[in-house]
Amino acid sequence: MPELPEVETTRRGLLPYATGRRLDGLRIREHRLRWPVDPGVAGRVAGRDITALERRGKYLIFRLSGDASLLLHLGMSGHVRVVALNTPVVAHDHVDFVLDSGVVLRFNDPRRFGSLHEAGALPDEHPLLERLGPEPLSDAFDGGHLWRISRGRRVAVKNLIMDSHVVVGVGNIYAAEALHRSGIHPSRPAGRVSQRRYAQLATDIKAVLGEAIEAGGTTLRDFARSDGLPGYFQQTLAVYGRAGEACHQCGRALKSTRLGQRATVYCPACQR
DNA sequence: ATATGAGCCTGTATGC
DNA sequence: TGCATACAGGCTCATA
Repeated sequence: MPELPEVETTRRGLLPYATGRRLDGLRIREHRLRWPVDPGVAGRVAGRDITALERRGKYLIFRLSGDASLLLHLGMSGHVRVVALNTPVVAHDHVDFVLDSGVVLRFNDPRRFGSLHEAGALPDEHPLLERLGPEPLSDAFDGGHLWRISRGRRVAVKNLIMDSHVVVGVGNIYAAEALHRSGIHPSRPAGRVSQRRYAQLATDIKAVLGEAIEAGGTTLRDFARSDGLPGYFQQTLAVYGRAGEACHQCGRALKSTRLGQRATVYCPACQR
């Protein structure tokens, strides 16, 4: 399930194939994604050059010549693979980015929670992006930001850091991991976490995301890198998916609860 | 303004 | 074996 590290892994995998190539066309086999794909987009972007491949939160941004761009979200079951032009399609191969090099960037998404949008020269101003919080790996994100934004809020701290308007790219897996490292109980009200502990949490969010990117992401069920290989970060997970198993720090059995309809694993001893 | 729950989807795992 | 059901979850929208 792609979170920020998986999207970044995808971006890095596609980069050498995509940048500087011409987009000969988009083949859209399935328009029914998270939002219906605009039928006119293929005609408008065909023939443009891909000048850059960027990421904002969990959105991949294809910057195109002529003041255009494409926003691709992988949803939770999506991935993009690099394949040759005549590679047979398989189930859920929804969109092809056909490049002039004979390479195809093929978007596959079984659950169709992903999306494809056209934007202009300033994709950050697209309605889907303009209200997003800071990038977690940027200097704009730190403990002070979390502390200020959480004052007076009673939501569980885990839900706060998973809110894309607070900070982007922290999904269920990495939220649980970062909170365990910081020793913060996931259901603690966000407004009742100290400035000092938020500084630690911001540091741990950066660390866990950075390490996951280095490991090529986390492959649980659906995710695969653009080269088809799995990510390896799941071998490093301390709490996610380990309910009932021993905490690596204290040996106590990890507990599982639900926060905002999401499975949440934590150590009842180490996290307060 | 903040918080909560529903809904979008389908593959996989579980229980009968 | 086959069926039904629960679950996974990023994101937005509707409602309280």
